[in-house]
This record gives sequence, C-alpha cells and structure tokens, in this order.
Amino acid sequence: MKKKVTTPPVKRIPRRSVLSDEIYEMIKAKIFDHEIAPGSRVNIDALSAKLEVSQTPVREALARLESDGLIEKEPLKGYKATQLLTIKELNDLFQFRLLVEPWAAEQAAKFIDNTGKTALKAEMQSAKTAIKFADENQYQALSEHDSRFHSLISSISGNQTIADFYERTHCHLHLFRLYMANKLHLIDGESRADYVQDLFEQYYQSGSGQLAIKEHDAIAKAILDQNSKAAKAAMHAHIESSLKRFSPSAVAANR
Amino acid sequence: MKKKVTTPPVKRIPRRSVLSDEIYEMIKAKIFDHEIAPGSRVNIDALSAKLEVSQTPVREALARLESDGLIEKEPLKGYKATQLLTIKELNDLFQFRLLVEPWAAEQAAKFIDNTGKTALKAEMQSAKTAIKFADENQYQALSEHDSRFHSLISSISGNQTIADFYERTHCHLHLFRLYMANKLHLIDGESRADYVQDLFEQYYQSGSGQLAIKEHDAIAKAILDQNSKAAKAAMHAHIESSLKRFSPSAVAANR
DNA sequence: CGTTATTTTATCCTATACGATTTTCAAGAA
DNA sequence: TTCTTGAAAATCGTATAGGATAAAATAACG
Repeated sequence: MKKKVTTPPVKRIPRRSVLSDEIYEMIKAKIFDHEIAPGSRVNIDALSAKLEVSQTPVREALARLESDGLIEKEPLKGYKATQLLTIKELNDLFQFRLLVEPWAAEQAAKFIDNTGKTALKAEMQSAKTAIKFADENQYQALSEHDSRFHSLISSISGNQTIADFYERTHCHLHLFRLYMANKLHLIDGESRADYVQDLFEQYYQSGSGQLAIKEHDAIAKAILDQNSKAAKAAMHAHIESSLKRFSPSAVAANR
Repeated sequence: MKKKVTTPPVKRIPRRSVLSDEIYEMIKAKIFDHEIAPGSRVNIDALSAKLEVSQTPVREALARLESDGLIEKEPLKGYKATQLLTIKELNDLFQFRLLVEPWAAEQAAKFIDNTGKTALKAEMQSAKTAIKFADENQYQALSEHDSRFHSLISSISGNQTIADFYERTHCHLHLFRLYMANKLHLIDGESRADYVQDLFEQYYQSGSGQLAIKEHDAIAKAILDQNSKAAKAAMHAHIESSLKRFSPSAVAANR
C-alpha cells in the first residue's frame, strides 16, 4: 500500500512523459498479450488498482483505445475488449490494403530522396540482422519490423493520410497474428515468455518469416531503384501472399 | 466524515445517455463551428465550467477527439485544436479517397440488395427535398447529405473497414469546407447564424450544391442499375470534381 | 541591460463520496 | 415446478476538493 506521508523523500521520480500515455501503452500491451482476453470485461477499478494509478488516467486511456477500435464501451455497462477479427473482417482489411499500399509503394519509388533511401536500407539491414540471431524475441522483432516497414513506405510516399491509415490498421493485424498462432497451437497454461517463444518457432520454422523478409526485400529494391511499376507489383504480391499466410481459408472464402 | 453541503435538490435530470458522449459531440460541434478556433488552446477547467459538467467527461471527450485528430495534446501544456488542412493535406486526402471510394462504388453496384436500394433511393430523395426548400439550414443539410451518401455507399459495398475509414475522414472535410468558405468570404464579426447563412448562399448560388447532387444522382443511378463500371467511373469523376470545388489551386499544385 | 530567483498560474493526478443502472438472487403465486 | 416480482449487491458514471509539478511571469540583483 502506498504511504500517504506528507513528503516521502524518494518521491523524486522525474516523470518523462504523461502518465495517461504510459497507461495507454500498458493497456494496449495487455490486449496484445491476451492478458486482457478478447471480449472480456475491463473493469476500471480493478485496472487502476492493478496499475497503481487512479481512475482518471485509466479512463483517458480507455477512451482513446475505444477510438482505436481495441476497446468497446457499452453505455452504463462498461468497457470490454473487442473481439478478434473475423475471416470476413480480415479479408476486408486486406482488400483495403490492396487498394492503398501498392499505390503508396509506387509513389515512394517515384519520389524517394536520399534520406528515404538511407532509412529504407537501414530498416532492411536491421531486419536481416534480427533474423540471423534467433533469440526468444525474434517473432516480436519480425512483427515490429513488418510494422515499421509498411509505415516507412507509406511515409516515403509523401501522403500523410496513408501513413496515418496504416498506423490505425496495424493494431488489428498484430492481434490477429497472435490469434491465429494461438488457435493453431492451442496453448493455455504456459507462461507468456514460453508463449511468445513457441509462437516464434512456429512462425520461423514454417519459413513465413524468411518469406516475408524476402518479399520486403523485393519491394525495397524496386523502390531504391525508383522502379515504380515493379514496386507496385511487388507490394501487391506481398499483401496477397501475406493474407494467405494469415489464413489460407480466407482467400478461398472471399471468392 | 464531513458532510457535504446540503446538495441542491433539483439539478439532476434523468440522463438518457452517457454524458461523456454528449460532451464529445458538443465539443466537436464547437470545433466545427469555429467557436473553438483552429490552433487555439482548449482549457479543461473553462470548458467544464461552460458546459456545466465536471472535468471527467471533458477529459474523456478530449482524449477521443485527440484520437480523431481534431485536438492535439502537448504533454504538460494542455490541449489545443488542430490547424486546418493545408492544400497538400487536402490533396493527400482526396488522393486517398480516389483510391478507395471508386472501388467501393463498384462493389456496391455488384452486391447491392433490396435493402440497400431502398436506402439509397431514400437518401437521394431526401437530398432533393432538402434542396427544394431553401431555408437557412440548407448548407448544413447538403453537407450532412454528402456525408451520409458516401457513408452509405461504403456500407453497401460490404466492406466495414472502408465504411469506418470514411467516417474518420469526414471530420476534416467538414472543417475544411468551412475554412474555404471563410477564406473566400472573409467574415469576422458576424454572428454564427449569419455565418452559416452566408456560407450556404455562396455555396448554393455558385451552383456547387446542385452540381454535387447531380453527380450523386449519377452514381446512385449506376449503382441501382448494378452497372459497376459506370458506378466506379462516376464516383471517380465526382471526387475529382469535388476537389476542384474545394480548391481549384489544389488541383494544379498536385500536378 | 541582462541574468537569476521567486511567485503565480495552469495542468495533471489523486482520492473519495454519491447517484444511477444492471444484475443477482430469493420469495411468493399460478 | 416454473414464472413473475421485488429487494440487495455489484458495477459504472459523475462530481468535487485538493496536492504535486512544470511552465510562465514577475521581481530582484549584479
């Protein structure tokens, strides 16, 4: 229990950022990690007690998460985590990406400057480094690389609207990724560390990781060569291939 | 326990909905109406006092508005309304719409059912009714019709992701619409009612209103005929034409 | 005149009380 | 037994006071 002493001498924690932002990230992490299960209730009192903060920052964080689509609010009943994406929603999402991201890659190839080239090279280099050293965080590293890669291309395209859009959709992708792995593997009582480890091994050994990197490489190469047609085609192929990796049945169901 | 002041017995109306949602809408309306000017600071204390509610719902509303992109938060400094769209951002936004909405119209034409047809006919009918009776709220009515029309088509397309996307972008469009009119007309001290009135008259008399309705009509007709190619083309033409109406210079600047 | 120190302001966060609504559960009647 | 009904408990939403801390403003000093 926190002491409510007048002046605790060790209270001198220089707050680097706003508390509600930290709480927002913490709750988001809990959702990604399935510590807050999809569809389950989110109790403000319990959450604020667990995170050892008052209700105010928790409320602000939940309001933002609701806008993000990760949390739903039922008036006078409370917050709960949103359900995972259905097959149809996954298809919808990827259809949307197919409309936007190939165009973004095309634009990026046309308008990339030296700063962009440096950033893109660095990102691909870091991805290859990550995949070489197979430690337990590799799945997470690949997932984060994927996010950064697509964000970067959206950003290089010069269209901020599209960059924002990608930022918004990634949350769901990440969730669904964990969901699919979870369904396939059916682990329940394991610790989170083991969970992530298994997840990675499955993903890595199936070759999906290298495949994704390879496709990213093709896209990056086309953009660096300023070959806009090739960049567009490569991105299109990558997204379709990515959908197949997520859910082979989804592709069939869509037709 | 110290007893609080004898609470004023009559102040509590039976609240039908959640207060924070109402506050959210109120603040959004203030932003749309330029009652909260772009770039100006938003003081939580002042706002909660003005709206006669406590800080809690105001905080939640501001957190959501920040996610919507209408409000920005500077840590430890406070909230402020975002600046209006620049020409470049307007172009970016319309480029994005050009990627997505023609496809949505095409899908809508392919998959529309009887429910959708009824809804689309009703929406067009209501728009034509609105434009016949030229009262002082006509500009607003047209603006709302435009929003509903595009939302409806996104929804009929069957892709919820796209429907959500349109919902998100409309805020900025509405703001920019007011902004353009404001710039052209250069009114400052007038009352808000006059402001909206002038806005409409300018829009209406320039023929933009009828033109937009006409283009909507062409899109609706193609969708109702299930002519997907025509629907796609009509939507593409409408968005390009719409951009020209917003800002003729933007089109040139984009080339 | 410029720099430093102190006061003021404003924002963020905490704590807690109370009202409103939903849910649960048990008792009674058909 | 099963359905309705009503009261208690749990939970959510709102309101308000007040403390801590950082930015801004003002005063003091070299």
